[in-house]
Formats: sequence, C-alpha cells, structure tokens
Amino acid sequence: MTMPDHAQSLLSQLPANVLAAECPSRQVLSHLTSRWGTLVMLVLLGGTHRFSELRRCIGGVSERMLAQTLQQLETDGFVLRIAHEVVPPHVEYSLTKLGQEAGAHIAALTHWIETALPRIQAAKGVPEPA
Amino acid sequence: MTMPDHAQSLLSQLPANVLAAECPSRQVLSHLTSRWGTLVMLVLLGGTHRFSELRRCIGGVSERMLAQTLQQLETDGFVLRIAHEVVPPHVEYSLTKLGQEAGAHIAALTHWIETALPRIQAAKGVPEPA
DNA sequence: GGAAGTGCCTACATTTTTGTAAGTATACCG
DNA sequence: CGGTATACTTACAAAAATGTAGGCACTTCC
Repeated sequence: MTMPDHAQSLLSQLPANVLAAECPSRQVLSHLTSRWGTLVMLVLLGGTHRFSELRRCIGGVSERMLAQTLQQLETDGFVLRIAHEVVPPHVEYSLTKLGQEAGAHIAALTHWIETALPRIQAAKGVPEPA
Repeated sequence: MTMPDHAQSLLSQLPANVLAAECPSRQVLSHLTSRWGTLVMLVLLGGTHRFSELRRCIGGVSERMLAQTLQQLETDGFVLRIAHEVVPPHVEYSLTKLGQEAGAHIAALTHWIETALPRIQAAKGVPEPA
C-alpha cells in the first residue's frame, strides 16, 4: 500500500493534487493560506483598498510583510495593483476575478471560525467523537 | 479613519474577528492553514487513518512535523486521536464533528485551487481586471 | 518651517519553523 | 537472528519567516 483509496479519488480527474509534494498547487495554497495572505484576501473581498488602509485594518502586519504578501498574491493573479503616477504615491489594490473566487472560499472558512470559536474553545481538551 | 466600512461589517455580530491581532481566532486559523495542517485535514476528511498512512500520503511531511501538526489539531478539537494500547503501537486519527465542518471549507478551497490551477498559471504576469 | 502622510525598498538582527538523525520497546517474518 | 514496521520524542542544525529602522521624494496641514 502506497496510498489510501480516498486519496486516489482526490486525484481523479483533477489537473492538480495538493497531496503531491512537487505539485504547483501547493505553492498557490501556501500563498493564500499564509499568515497575512488570508487576511489580505479577506479585506480586499470587501473592495478596493490602498496600501496604508490595508496596513491599518489588518492588525499586526508590518509594512514589509504586507508589501511582500501583496506581491505574491499579485504574481499569482489574485490581486490587481493599480498605481497612480502621482506624488505622494497613490496605489490601489483589488481582487481579480480569480481572486474573488478564491477569496470567497477563504471568507467561508474564516467566517466559520469566527462563529464557531465558542464551540472550538469549549471543545479544547474535551475529547469529542465525530 | 481607522477602519474601512466593510471591516466594520465583518465585526458585526460575530463572536470573533480575525483582523484583530489578539483575537484567538487567529491562532485557530493559523493551525488550520498551516503548511501541513491543511493537508492533514484534507486526508482525514476522507476517513480515519493511522500515523504512518498519513505520513505516506502527504508528500513531503517529516514525522516530526506530522506529529506536531496532529497535536495542534487535536488540542484545537478538530482531530480525535485513539491509541490502542498494543505493541507495536497502533493509533488512529479521525476528525471530530468540528473538524469535519472546518475540513469541508478547507476541501472547498483546495479543490477550487486544484481545478483552477490552469487558469491561475495562465494568469501569471498577465494583468487581469476583476 | 516642521511634522506627518504616502508606498514602498533594503540591510541587518532576531525569531520561528523545519529538517535530520537517532533512540525506544516490541513483535513479526524469513 | 537480522531486518522491518509502529508511533513517537528529543537534541541539534539549517533554513525560512518576520521584525526594526532608515531612506526616498515629495505634498499638505498647522
């Protein structure tokens, strides 16, 4: 045995398989689920925002990390960056169509966590069957 | 201005807010979206598995990381660990009810990535509007 | 005129994460 | 009897992520 049945079923017709170490989907996943990536997607799902706005509403991000995260999401094709050539700089970030689709799933997960948090904290340490 | 409107709306009635740095939901999110956490949830969504099975079907995990990840998910109440007191050891991992709910969202995201991968790769570098 | 705001980047230091290898107790297989 | 498998843990080392501080080229506000 090298792989359980359901893993095979996951492979089925899909063009990618996250369970495989070398699959490019792994990297996309890691960008979307990175510490700040998830939160950026979440905020941008609410509409276009400037760099400093993002920085302010995402508690705890440093400028460095925010910039890095935005670049990753941009090169992945999830975020659209529009820079107005003025000074002081004015840059707007928004989600692409792809970004909105991904963002919807991220929002679903985070929203679930936010509402389920009481249950999660109650379950801590208390062994619970499925 | 300290926070955009939609961020306020996210706060609404929810018992938690991921955008706040100190919110406990942040940690839960980070466990579920950690490098291996996501994949473990995904596999366990397919049913009960032993440690070594998980290790084999999740490409690239080390024993150390798998053990650590499972422990985190267990203390968060997502994973149920059942150890049969025999030698050699026999341990089974499965998802709790909470874990299944969270896992469903994770599966939706990863499944989307797997199917959208061609589009994502095509979009790389090509600026695309929403 | 001085301070604050804008959207970054870069160098450097620190922290965190992750990998590697070895050890454990025992049973089963040939 | 030697090798393999099980489910881990621990110590040590290497790699990656992250934070901090400073700079830039201006403009607007007080």
